[in-house]
Amino acid sequence: MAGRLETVGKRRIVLEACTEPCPIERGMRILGGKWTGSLLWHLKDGPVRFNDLSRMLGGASKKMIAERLKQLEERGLVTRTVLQTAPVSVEYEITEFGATALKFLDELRIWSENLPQEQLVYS
Amino acid sequence: MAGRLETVGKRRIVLEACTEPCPIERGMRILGGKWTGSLLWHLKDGPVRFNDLSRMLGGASKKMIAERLKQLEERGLVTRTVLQTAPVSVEYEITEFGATALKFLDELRIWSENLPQEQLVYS
DNA sequence: CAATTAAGTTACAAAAATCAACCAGTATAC
DNA sequence: GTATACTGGTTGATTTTTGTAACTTAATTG
Repeated sequence: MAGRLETVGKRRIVLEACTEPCPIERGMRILGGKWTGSLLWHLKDGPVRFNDLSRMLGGASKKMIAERLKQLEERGLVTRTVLQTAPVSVEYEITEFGATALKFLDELRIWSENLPQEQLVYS
Repeated sequence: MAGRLETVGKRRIVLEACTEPCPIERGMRILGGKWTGSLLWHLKDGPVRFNDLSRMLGGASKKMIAERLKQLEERGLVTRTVLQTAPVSVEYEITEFGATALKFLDELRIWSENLPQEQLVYS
């Protein structure tokens, strides 16, 4: 899975080269986009409206939020529902499939919450 | 942790707004860079040399690999050792701290390996 | 009447990622 | 002997992503 190396004569070859994107890379391309993880995470307790997400993610622009939500919707991790209020509001909800990513996100949360002091610089 | 919302009159406010980067975002800024997860993952079984990593990650340019490794080294997830061979070779090894991220990466691997067919499009 | 809310979009600027070529010095295949 | 591959990167140009701030339309609040 991780790719094995071998030396044939003086030539080095990769035996199990990551068949293009390896599982880690493949997952990261879906969940690793900027703000993607946070968005999904903030939807874990139930539907949230666009501007509320925007408020909760303090730091992300509406543009990014809109783009990421569009992607998440396309990929079936999130659903978008227009509510007939005045003015109309839009609710985003995590799908069953989207929820399967929560376990991994929770593992990330645990890791991040236990970072040593000196790592907090990179926030 | 995920940020709570409340409506005061007609005004909506966020009670526990993500204190700037929430744990998910904080973690993603360390592990979520492109190729970062893969690099760490490929180091899980022992030290690997620069060009071998490059071969294993098929798709990432040397520039990206060099940059990501530099970052990982700065942040203490990886060590860099120059071997006095001819020509000199450089070995990268995951640190004890770096290894703490492997649990999370493994969770991602599991998730990615169980993606439904239609998700494979995004690879 | 002026301000605020809803959920975005637009145009532009800045930052990050990708690509291909190149460097040096050594060893190997032909 | 010469062309090639190997080592671990660096360089510069280009493309893609992100970020910023302003704007939209229609309705409500004070």
